Amino acid sequence: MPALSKRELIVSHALKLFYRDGFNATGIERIVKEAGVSKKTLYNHFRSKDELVLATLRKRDELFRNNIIRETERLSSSAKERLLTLFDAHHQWFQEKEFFGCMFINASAEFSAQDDPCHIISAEHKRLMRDYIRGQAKLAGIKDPVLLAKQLNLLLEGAIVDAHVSGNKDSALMAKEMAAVFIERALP
Amino acid sequence: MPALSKRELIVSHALKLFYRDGFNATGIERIVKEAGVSKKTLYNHFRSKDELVLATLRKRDELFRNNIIRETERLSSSAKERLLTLFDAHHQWFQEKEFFGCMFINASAEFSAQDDPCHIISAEHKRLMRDYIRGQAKLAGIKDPVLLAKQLNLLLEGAIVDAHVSGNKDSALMAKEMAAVFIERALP
DNA sequence: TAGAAAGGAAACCGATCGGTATATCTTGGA
DNA sequence: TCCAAGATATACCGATCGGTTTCCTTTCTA
Repeated sequence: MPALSKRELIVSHALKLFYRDGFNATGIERIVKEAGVSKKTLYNHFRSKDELVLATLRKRDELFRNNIIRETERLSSSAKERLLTLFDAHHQWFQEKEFFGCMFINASAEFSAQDDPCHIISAEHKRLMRDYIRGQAKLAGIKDPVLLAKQLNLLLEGAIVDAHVSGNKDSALMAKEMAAVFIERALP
Repeated sequence: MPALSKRELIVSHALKLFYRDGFNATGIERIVKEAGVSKKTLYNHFRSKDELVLATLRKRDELFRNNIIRETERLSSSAKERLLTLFDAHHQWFQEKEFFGCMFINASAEFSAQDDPCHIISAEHKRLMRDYIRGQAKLAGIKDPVLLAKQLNLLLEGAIVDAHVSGNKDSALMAKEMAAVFIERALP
């Protein structure tokens, strides 16, 4: 039993390449070369490139949410605090050398149709992020947790885009200050 | 002299296809077929696909900013009002059947490298949008026009992503309410 | 009206695309 | 020890990629 199964090996390399170079620009040949497996092995585990893309996005959702939530909870002790440190966790992410924006925003850019499976997974990821915020908002005693979750989520999206497109690496800090305003207003 | 020069004809069709299907997913063959011109004509006007992509982005920047600013100013009479109706103009845009997010966010997704010419043009577009907001903020007597422009721009980016990725077509209205808070706070 | 420029249709180029087939090799378990 | 499963490398498939070339027609202008 290898430390990483062939399948996981393929997905982890596909993740890096799809994120950095895009989905359509990254060929299967490139992925198998990078992962050090044969084409046949890839097509043993995935029926098509589309399926690999979907598996990659699912993995990214799992990894990203785990990481960002773990980091958020490491940096804060209360639910109210978490609503703010979530922005600090994003700030840390923006400073990474291999930061290329949000992979799901990128996926939605390449698969624009609302009913494309990749687009659907991306929307689902965003929903799960909002759900986490809503949960923390509820714990913090926010009056309208659903509304605040939408608001903070919108601020996070804006910060991500600003950081990636315009290279404004401090966008999360500004978004954090903006978030604080709405959190204060939503406390009883 | 034709109503649309061959060059403009090509760019306008490339605009539609690149926006809807993405840059890497749209082939030259498709563009010339759609535009009803020959490959030779395209390569008479553009040295490469890369150059066509850049010309297309420049055209999009021109058209988009003209449209959104015209619409904003049509709906409002004062500079302060314009800061808010800019969100209404975005709201209208989101309702369009052929809304596929911001073309420059999409371009940055496919051309992730910060020094890619397409990415640079996208950053420039965002800067010009912030510049417009800053100008109106200054006219409206806002205390720190640069800060407010950054804040409203971030809200707009967030609304665009929310509308496209999650299909939340009302995001601009929520962003507008959030913007109002910061505008009020920034007035003397 | 002659001539140059531009455009069109289509063949063609090498490279790469996603995906398949073959034949050989490694490996783990009965 | 032997066999089957799974992995490998490699050749191959038809299609498409970005880009060039050829040849012929249209069109505008001097």
